[in-house]
This record gives sequence, structure tokens and C-alpha cells, in this order.
Amino acid sequence: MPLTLYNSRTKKKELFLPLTPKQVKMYVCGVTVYDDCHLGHARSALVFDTIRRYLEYSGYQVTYVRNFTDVDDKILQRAQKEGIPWTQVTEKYIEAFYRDMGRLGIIPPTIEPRATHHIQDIVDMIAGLVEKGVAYEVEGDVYFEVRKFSQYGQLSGRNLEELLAGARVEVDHRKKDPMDFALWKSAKPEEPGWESPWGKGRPGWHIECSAMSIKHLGPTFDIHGGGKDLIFPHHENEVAQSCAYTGKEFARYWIHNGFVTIDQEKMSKSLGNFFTIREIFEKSSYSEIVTGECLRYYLLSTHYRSDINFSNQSIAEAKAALDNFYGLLQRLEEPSSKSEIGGDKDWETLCKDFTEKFTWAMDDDFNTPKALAAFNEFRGTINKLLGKGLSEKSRETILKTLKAYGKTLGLFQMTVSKWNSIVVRLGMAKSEESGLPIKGIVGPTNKWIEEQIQIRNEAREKKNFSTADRVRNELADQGIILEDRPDGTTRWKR
RNA sequence: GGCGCCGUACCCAAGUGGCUAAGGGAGCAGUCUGCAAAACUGCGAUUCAGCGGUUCGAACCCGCUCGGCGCCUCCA
Repeated sequence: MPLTLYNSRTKKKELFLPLTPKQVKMYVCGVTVYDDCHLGHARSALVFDTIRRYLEYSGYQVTYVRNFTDVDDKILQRAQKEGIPWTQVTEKYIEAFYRDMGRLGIIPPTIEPRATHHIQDIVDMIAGLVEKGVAYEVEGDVYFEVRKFSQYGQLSGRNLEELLAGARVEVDHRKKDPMDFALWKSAKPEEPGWESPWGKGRPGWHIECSAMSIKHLGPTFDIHGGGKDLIFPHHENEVAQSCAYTGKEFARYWIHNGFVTIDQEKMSKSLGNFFTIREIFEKSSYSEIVTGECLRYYLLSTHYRSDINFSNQSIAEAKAALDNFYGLLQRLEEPSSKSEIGGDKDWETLCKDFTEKFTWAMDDDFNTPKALAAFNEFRGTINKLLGKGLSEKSRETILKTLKAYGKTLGLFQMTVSKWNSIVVRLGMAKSEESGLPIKGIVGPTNKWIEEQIQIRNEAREKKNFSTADRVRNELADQGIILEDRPDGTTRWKR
């Protein structure tokens, strides 16, 4: 099945045909760097990371651009509040952003342009719009005249009359129309600014995305993405100014992800109901790498266009599901206790069934919940085959398949021992990279645990089950779970 | 007020006209085990918010009602 995706412009699933065969140009709106990012930002980044991974898996060469908005009123406010230079605010939160994305296993985009590095491109574009007569200057500010762009409202499915009827737009009498939006904002004496034909100022928010996407991807590119809250006015305005400027089609497919909600309400700064990525990791009782994968699994368990509700059991459920997969990986890695290899004759067709189901799901508008269902079914079938016995070669191939397909979702890539090492916070030491308290292994050492297991197994040998059970209970009290293997060995995990 | 989305089992969540309504979590029972754990097997929605309509046939299409949410102002 060929790849189809839902285009929010046409409100339909469409066959995906990139401008240039086997190449995809994709632009996604990034964050404004004035604070730590929350789960909502993480979802957007993760959704497009997954799309990027899957496109690459499908054989496309992807040029993925995601911007940083690093000059904005909010940044200036923050700087003032903290009494530090505004550039220090942006540097700090760009760094924090990288830290958080890294912990979620998000692959850095091909290009990560910053607005402040593209002032000239922005000024040129605004000048071009003024020249074409679709933008006008008032006292050092430049506005885009929406009436001059006949298709205004097409992306978000609204028209100017309806918008005006809403009448929630504050009226600025200097503008020709209340809906006109700022391309360039004049700077007050104490504010940062750049020289321009209209005096010292800074770019408006919408224009930077247009200027940077056109600069790095050309006037027309394949995919433009972002959270669904950006459809209006941000993306609508991008379309207007870009098309007016280039005279060409802008983005061909628009992809918008749903919100992360708390008690069914949109997670947002203004409502105050948000969890930052940072605090989720700090509060997690799992290791950083495990928490990252749990978050990823959780976020992938709902289709990207739907809203997803976050609660304190979300991570735990993902952990339980992932435990099953790492259990399977372990069984595939360790020597089989079976002498027969009854499963060998079936695994190839079963592998094929799985890969077909998986790609079918992903080709259908990146349906990750369906793809995860395929993984879970495959897990069941492999466990059954293991029961019948599998040769080392078969186990290796299956393992490779799991890892290869897992990679397109960013799952199942760590070693089983990393997965199983639960760590808790020590509190004192801080990580050099993240500045966060380091989590280290607390509790009994591996050596001690293995000694205890030895004692227990000797007791079992002598059928002294009360001693054996006492040892096991003591270990259980410390969170150590034992598993006796058919070959007489004992496996443990924290 | 305008535009739009959602309501599927205890929880999460696919499915949007036609075989028995995916999958995960939790739970219960069984096989295995000295007992456990893990794995496997079985159980779990005669039913998809409610009511009406279209159709040979609807969770899926249409209408209404109830409930929840979003955008229209910065927002992933």
C-alpha cells in the first residue's frame, strides 16, 4: 500500500507524492525559547520525528527543517523578569530543549534555523511584500494586508466576514483592516532591534517561518507541520505572505498534531496545567533512558491527530507494555533451553505477516497505535514459537527484525540489562550534561543479590523450601524479582 | 456568536458501510512450577453517549438531543 496522509488543508487522506521522487522537504514549527518545554511540545517533536523516521525507512531522503523562535515579546518579558540579557534566555532554553529532546530519543532535524540568524532574509521578504503592494508601513510597523490575498482563510476553513463577526480582535485604527497582521514591529528604545527600511525593529512571528522555510526548502515544499493550534492564525498567515511573495504554491501537505490534555483540557502555559519534560524525568522512578522510552511508547499509543490525555498511570502502562517486549528480547538473546527447533519452520511467514501489518498501519497516515498492535501480536507469536524451540539463527533474525522495525518508532533499541536496571535518585550529585540530579543504583549490589540467589538455590537443592522462600521474600522486599529457569539457573531483575 | 473536533469494555485505544468490534494495561481462571515468576491458554463490549432516519446491511452515512473539548488573542 502506498503512503497516504491526512492533509489538513483538504481535510482528506491523500496519496503522498513528493515534489521530487524519493525526496521529502518538510518544515515544522518549533518552539519559542523562553521556558522549559512541556509535554505538548514533546508530542509535536515526537510526532514529526516519527514521521521523519518512517519516511526515511520508506526510502525517502528527508530534509527536515525545524526552527527556533529566538526573538519574541515573551522572550523579552522573561529577560526583564529575570534581569538578564534576552540572548541569555534564548541560549538557556535552546540548551534545555536539546537536553529534553535528547532524552526522548528525538533525532535532530537536518536544519535548525533561528529567526535571529535570518533577519536579512526576513527584511528582504517584507520589502518584497511592500513592493508588491500587499503590505504597508505605519509608524515603523509593517502589516500584511489580508484583503489583498483572495484565498485568505482557505487553510483554516474560515472567511474574513466570519472572522470579523467574531469581533474578538482588538481594533488598532492604524491598520487598514482588523485582520491585518504584523510583519515587522518597531523597537522601543530599550528593546533589541535590527536596522531595516522602516527603522529599527524586529520580525513578527509569522514571517520568520515563511522566510526560513523558503530559504531552506524553496518556495514550494512537501510537508508543513505543527500543533493544530497553529492552523489559525499562524499557518494561515504563512500561506498568505508566502504565496503573495513567491506567486507559487507554498506547502503541499499540511500535517497537524493533536494536543496533550490534562483532565481532557489542553495543556498550556496560560491554564497552568502543564508538565515540563524536565519534571517528568525528575519525578520518574525509572532511569532516564527507560523513562524516555516509556514516554515515547505512551505518546505513540494514540494516533497523532487525536488529543491524548496524560495522567499518572500513562507512564506506568507504557512501562508494563514495554517490559513484555524487553522480556522477549531477553529470551531471544539467551541460549535456548529447548533442544528441538519446532518453531523454525513457521517464523519466516510470521515475520512477513508482521512487517506487512506494520507497514500497512504506518502507510495509513502514520497509524502508530495500529503499528504497536502489530508489534504486540508479533510478540505473542514469537513467544509461542520460542515455546516450540527456535534455532540460534532464527532467533538472531527475529531479533534483528524487531530492532529494525522498532527503530522506525524509536523503540526497543537499548540493551535488556539497561532496561532492567531500575535506578532511584541519589540527590546530591548533578549531571554535567543536564544539570539535573544524577540517578544512581541504590540498594543491594549485584554481587550480594547473586550470593543470595546462590544460598537460595543451595537450599532448594536440599528441598529446604522454607529457607529458599525466606530468601526470595527478602529479595522481593528490596524490589528484586526472581525467575527460575527450566535449566536450573535463576534470573533476576529489579 | 462563527468554525471545528470528540464520546468504543474497569482504564488506555484502533476500527468510519458488510467475515466472530484490533491491540495494550488491570483483573479472574487454567497449564507449567516444590511454591512463585515468566510464558502460554481461556474468560471479559449481543454492542460502539441517547433517540430517530437512510440502507438488504451502520459504531461507521444523515438529523436531533445530551455530555466533553478546541480554534477565532500568544500557544506544539
